[in-house]
Amino acid sequence: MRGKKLRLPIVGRVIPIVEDDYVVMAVEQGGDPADTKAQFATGFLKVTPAHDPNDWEIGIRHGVAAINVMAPDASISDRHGWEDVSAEARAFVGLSREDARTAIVAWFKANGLLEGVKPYRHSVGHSYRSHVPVEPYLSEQWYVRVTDDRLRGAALRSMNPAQRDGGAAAATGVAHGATSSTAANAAAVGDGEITFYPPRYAKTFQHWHENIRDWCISRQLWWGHRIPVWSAEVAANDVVDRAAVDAARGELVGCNGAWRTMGCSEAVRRRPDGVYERFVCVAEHADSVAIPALTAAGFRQDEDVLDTWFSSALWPLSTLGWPDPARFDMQGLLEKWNPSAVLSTAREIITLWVSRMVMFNRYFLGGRVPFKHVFIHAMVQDGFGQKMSKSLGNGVDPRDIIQTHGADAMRFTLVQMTTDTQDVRMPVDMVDPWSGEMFSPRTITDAAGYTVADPMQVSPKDPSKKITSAYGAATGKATPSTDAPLALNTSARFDVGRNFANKVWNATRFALGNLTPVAGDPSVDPATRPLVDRWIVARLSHALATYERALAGYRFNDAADATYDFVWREVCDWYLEAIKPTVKTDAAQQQVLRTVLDASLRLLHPQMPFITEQLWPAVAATGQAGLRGVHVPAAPLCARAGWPSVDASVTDRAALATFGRVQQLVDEIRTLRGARQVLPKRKITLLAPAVVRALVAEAGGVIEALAGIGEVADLPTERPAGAVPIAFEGQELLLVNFADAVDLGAERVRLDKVVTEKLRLISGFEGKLGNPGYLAKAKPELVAETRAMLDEAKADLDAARRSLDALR
RNA sequence: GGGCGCUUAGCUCAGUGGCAAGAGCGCUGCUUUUACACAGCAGUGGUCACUGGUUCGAAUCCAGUAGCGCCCA
Repeated sequence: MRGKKLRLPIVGRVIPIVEDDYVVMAVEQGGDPADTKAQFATGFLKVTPAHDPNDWEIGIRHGVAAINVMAPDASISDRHGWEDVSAEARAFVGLSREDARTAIVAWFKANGLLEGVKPYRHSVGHSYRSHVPVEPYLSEQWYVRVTDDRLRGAALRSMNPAQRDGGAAAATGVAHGATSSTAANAAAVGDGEITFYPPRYAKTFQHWHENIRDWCISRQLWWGHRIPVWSAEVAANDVVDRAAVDAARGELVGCNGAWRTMGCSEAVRRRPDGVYERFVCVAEHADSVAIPALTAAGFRQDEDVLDTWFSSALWPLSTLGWPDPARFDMQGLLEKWNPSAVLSTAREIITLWVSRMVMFNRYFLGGRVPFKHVFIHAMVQDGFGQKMSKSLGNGVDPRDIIQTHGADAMRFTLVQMTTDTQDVRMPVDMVDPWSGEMFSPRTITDAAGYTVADPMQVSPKDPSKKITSAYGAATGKATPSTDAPLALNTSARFDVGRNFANKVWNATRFALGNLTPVAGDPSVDPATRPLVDRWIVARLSHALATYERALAGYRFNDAADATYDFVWREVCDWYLEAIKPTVKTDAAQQQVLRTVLDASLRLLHPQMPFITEQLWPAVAATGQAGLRGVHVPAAPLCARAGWPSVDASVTDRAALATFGRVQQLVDEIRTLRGARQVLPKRKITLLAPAVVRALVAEAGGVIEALAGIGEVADLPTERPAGAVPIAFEGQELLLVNFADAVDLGAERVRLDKVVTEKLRLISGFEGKLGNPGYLAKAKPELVAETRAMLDEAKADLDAARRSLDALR
């Protein structure tokens, strides 16, 4: 059939048969049996290049004419490109496209040409607003030639070289503002200045620009910036350079006419019908003059508006007064805030908005980039990994979270849960309007396959009471009423932040109760303080460093964890508990506490602005915080308080190591107390060798306070009756007055477990050290560490065995 | 079809070559000890999706497989 033609029914037009890979062959013709299309394919396809994008491509490949048979209202029309209307086809002109399709089938049937109709599932694009199927339609649109090097090239050159082409530095993170200015060829303004966080998103940016196509900016919408192009048909003899225009075969040709002198751009083209058309793009500053003149001359403005991303791309410029800052009284803003430091946005925005801002900013501002860093944040999904949406009722409203958990709780939780490796799930709970309690809703699967809350829920407290879910209300499947009130959505995930806020509040309250209001003495030297004070200062320094490192890499969850761990785990759990016996009478310790508290509020403030600001004046009223080497200058507001700084010299490594031993000993004793359910108020006696007693003494009462020790004494030669042994640093310690009656059987079981565990460890370490490859290739300090751990495990094993023997 | 991720405790997530894999929630036990029960102390809980490879050593690096998600076409 190659090269043959056929007559198209109804229309009567003779059309060519072409061959194209797009056509799916039937299975019997060699089509893929796994392809459902191949199962009913015929190997033939009628194409309409003017009304289908795939057909359009086929038309281009084979030179098939695109004949438009529709009016802009999508009715069948003979006035928009379809000229050879046959008598038979005339009956269809004027019908709606739906009616026309039905009528065509009816015509085929009536003429005995219809072989069959088969059902076929496929997907058709629908308008997101009106929900009608989208009808591809040939029309003229304005484009931006983004493939021009001044746009696409400039965007690619703006990338940090370490992140381009998957640069090796991208994997390890990139220093701020690295511009590789050492390159021999002097880089142009803005080149290499944009860095992505996390670095992998640079690839998205690069890939997009390398494959970018010219950008259609015409949109047939009501809202938006109207395209500032005016046009009118002109007489042939009004076209100055007619030869060039004719040669351009319908393309626009720029020209220097009267409009150009007003500052507008001007172009002419010759339409396929031979008529000349003049286009004038009106410059913003020429509005008042050009537009009345154009109107008077019979020009009409394009009906379309700009793509929303075209308008958005102007954001870094127009918000700062561009193109005429003086006119908007915005002088200097562009110079001060463009480029800005960081743009925070979502993944899909990289191509839609980031790209366009970069191209426009560089184009209009002599190469300047609009921002230096692009931070791509995670997205929050519901508990089933679905996007939160209003229509599914599976979203949470920040205002509801503020009501159920508080603003600081919401903020902190979001910061802490939003990591840079993946999107996060937030199981959505509901608030029972009857009881105020939070509960997990019963779910159903909707028609589209989404997991959603059952429209009608029942109160977890009283199953006779009904509740309308957000999904029910959003879909109209249930209507909130006094009998079935609407439940707010929330999430138990925010409990973390609420509990933390509560902790911060109460810890501060406690500290305030222990601080005697004085002037405050920032000259107190931490080095002169007891172990626990030196330790908490070192930990403050560590928390600050962790926080700063996290922030520099836009890892906000790490920053949140740093404050959470420092404030809760270290300040509250250890420091406040440890100083309870001493702080009231120790002015210098109060100064340490005052400083730790003050610095904690500064750390917390970006994550919990309200509660910290509320606490700030109360803390400030206790006196000037600060220590020698720990700087927290006074400030009237927490929001304006400087970031704390700790001199490196203040970090006492010995204190960190010693306090680590203290914690280990306390943990050992506490574990045993917990296992034997020894009441907190019961004070026990610790019998220990000199080295352990020295540690207890150095800790300055901390071990006694935290482990419930009443007395510490030397190990007697004779083991006291009822003494319970523990192993610590390879030594055997004894706890006396531990319980009224010691269950020897339980102690043996416990010690047997210790022996088993130590044997397991020892075999692991010995296995490592018995491996010649490990000894030869692992770092020497690592090998030494393994040896030390082996020795300690062996000593612990011996101590546990001695204890076991003593119990027999 | 192309690209980028993800799969670790019941749940939500950390952990990019080296101790015995962590946190929060949940669960279990004890404690209402004058900051906090939205708490404290202790405990239980994991063949790090699967298969192979590299390495003295792999949750971590490489290849493949399976499943899930997003972006682009």
